[in-house]
Amino acid sequence: MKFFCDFIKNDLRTSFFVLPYAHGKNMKRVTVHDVAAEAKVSLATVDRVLNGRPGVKAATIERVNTVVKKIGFTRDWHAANMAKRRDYKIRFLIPEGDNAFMALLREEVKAASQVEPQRRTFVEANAIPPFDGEALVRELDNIKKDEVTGVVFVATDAPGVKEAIKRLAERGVIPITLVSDIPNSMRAHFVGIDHIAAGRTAASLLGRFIKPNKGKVAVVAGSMLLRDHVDRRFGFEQVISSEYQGIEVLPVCEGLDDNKMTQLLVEASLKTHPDLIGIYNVGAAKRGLISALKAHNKQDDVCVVAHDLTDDSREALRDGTFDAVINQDPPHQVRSAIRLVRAYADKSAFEESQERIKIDIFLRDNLID
Amino acid sequence: MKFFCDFIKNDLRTSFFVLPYAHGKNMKRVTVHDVAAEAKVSLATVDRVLNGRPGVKAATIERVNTVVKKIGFTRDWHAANMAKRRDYKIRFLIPEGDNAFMALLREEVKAASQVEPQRRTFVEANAIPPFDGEALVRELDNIKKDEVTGVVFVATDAPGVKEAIKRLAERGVIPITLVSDIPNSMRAHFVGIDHIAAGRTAASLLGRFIKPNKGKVAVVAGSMLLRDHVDRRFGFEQVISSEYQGIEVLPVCEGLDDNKMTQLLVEASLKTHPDLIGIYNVGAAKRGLISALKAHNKQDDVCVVAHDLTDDSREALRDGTFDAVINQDPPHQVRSAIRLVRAYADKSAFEESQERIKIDIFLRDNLID
DNA sequence: AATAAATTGAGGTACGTAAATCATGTATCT
DNA sequence: AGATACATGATTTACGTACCTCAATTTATT
Repeated sequence: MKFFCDFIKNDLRTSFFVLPYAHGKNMKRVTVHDVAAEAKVSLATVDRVLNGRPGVKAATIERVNTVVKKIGFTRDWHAANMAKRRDYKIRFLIPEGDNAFMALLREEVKAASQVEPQRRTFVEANAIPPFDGEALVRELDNIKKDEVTGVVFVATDAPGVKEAIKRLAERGVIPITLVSDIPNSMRAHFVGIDHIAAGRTAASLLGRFIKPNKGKVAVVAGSMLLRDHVDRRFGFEQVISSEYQGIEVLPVCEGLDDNKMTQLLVEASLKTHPDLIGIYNVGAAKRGLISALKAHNKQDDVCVVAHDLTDDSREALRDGTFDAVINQDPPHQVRSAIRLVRAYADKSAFEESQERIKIDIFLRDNLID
Repeated sequence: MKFFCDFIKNDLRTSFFVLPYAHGKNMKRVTVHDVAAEAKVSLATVDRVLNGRPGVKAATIERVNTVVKKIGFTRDWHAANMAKRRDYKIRFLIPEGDNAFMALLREEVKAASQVEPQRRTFVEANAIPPFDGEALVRELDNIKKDEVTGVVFVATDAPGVKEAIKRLAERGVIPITLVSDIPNSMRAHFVGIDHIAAGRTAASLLGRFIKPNKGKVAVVAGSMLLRDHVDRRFGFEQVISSEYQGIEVLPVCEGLDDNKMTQLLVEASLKTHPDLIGIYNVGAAKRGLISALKAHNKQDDVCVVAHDLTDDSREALRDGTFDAVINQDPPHQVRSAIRLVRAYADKSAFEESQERIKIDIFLRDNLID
């Protein structure tokens, strides 16, 4: 016994250890033909079993399924879709305007629309007016099932939207919310981060980065009508109030995604509170914020945590104006949404871990370009 | 003029604005047939042009290519591979042993081996002895072109490895390094993070998290024979010495990925330096580190930044023993390596941004499970 | 003009799966 | 025994592309 084990071990060390799931040297596609042959049934029967068509004895179904598992058959996803003449039509609805983050999303959708046809997927985008629930409802109601497989949209949490989503889902179109969600709606999936957790993360960073442990922190947001901004602020407040009692959070400045307005608000805040030691930038209008800080030469004294990696925030991280940026990877979100529409359309499984959007933290040191 | 503009604007607002790259309602696959018809040539000629076969006039090539661009033809990647009878065989070489991070990689490769056949890709894994350059060289030399399209391996930087990679590449197999790279070698691509930047990131976090700005910091590594550990320490040292002069970095403790040994080393360090305020855990053996900290009840006093999100480090983040964990997403790395082998095999382009592995920072607040 | 060479077209087969038709087999019920 | 339902097999077409052969046409060369 001992000898035997030693022999094996030795052999493993000198040659190599093949993990149990290795295919070995005869890697070859396992097809329906192989299944048919192994199960001693015809192709037609295999097809009936695989596609849940009637007219097969329970015992035969069982046998085919066993063989499928045994020889490791996986349906060739693409060949199947080709035969089915199936393709996927995906419509993105992205707010227009000069919000830099939304611009990144638009760019990604555009890139996807050029690559995805290779996977029998057609991606198009419509711009919708921002902060406009009615427009969104109109858009959603406009969509017909045979034109679109799934709709991916940045949800504005306005009255009527939830109902429009319901109508959409009932028409057989797959609704997927992007970046900001409508909980308890009929959307099939939400692609985005947990904004409360993001706010908590911001608070932890700011709380630990700030040196004296005592002082005032300003919160600069786009609009408290946006659910994600509200959520972020909520998470932020949670952590600050429970763990950093020395820090006083000032009332929110709402800059409405406008750089000029934001700049004025921040400058006013800097004047009123010379002891300001931190800023949490919940939403867009980073340029206004940066201008205000630089105008008062406060880049180094005030610790800033912001959201979304854009050209401006990247630059601000590099030159030390921002201390940390929390990001939600736009390319990843777009790709994830597309994969999810396909998965929901096929009622097939998807890789949970791949579709969970991470709350990315960027410092000057781990920046990517 | 003014009227015209106003009219347009108004229309956009009431209905919706279709971005220029939208496909509209007639989303349909553009095939070689469409190209042939539009260019008024036969399918055979289109095929000759697309696949660079000889026997076509320059003018005709030009015409076909123009039409391809005009009507936006994209080759159906999968149908093409099917017709070509092409498939991809990918071998991963992952160090064996109980390093938790490597275990995660192995798991991901296993998962991939089950899903990838759908994309005509066969993934297998061999375990190789860790820290063993000779074994790696043997493995690499063992690989034949017709058995394997590409090899993805965690590179040990030992003598002879660079040459083995060269031989491999010359045999027509695509070498891809994973997690730790061999720069200036013939590997087609490196999938992993910039470890120097990761070290810098760790230093920035530790430097800003530490309260008094003054004190000793220990560096706990696996082995200074591992290039990635050396790089991380280098980056760490860089930032600490230039920006946090109050912090004294103690000589590296090499725990050789062994929990017991690491625990003893850390305990010794805690005894020798009661004023220890921080630990940078460059490599594995997190369990040993955690045990040592808890044994001396130093979880809360010592600020710890570690690498790699595993069950242990996740738990340590949750209970406050660790303050930050720097991660390199294993599932993403495995998927990226697979996509890259395919891209290099086809000499086709890939999405840079998707293949760049990020240096992920996790705090208690942005943990994912 | 005659010949050779280059270019283009027409058509077929293959890849792996879906979906349909039609034929054959087998058990069940009257 | 005959009718009926069910189970299965055999065969075909289609999807979009690659690649092959053979014929037909155009162009260049002598």
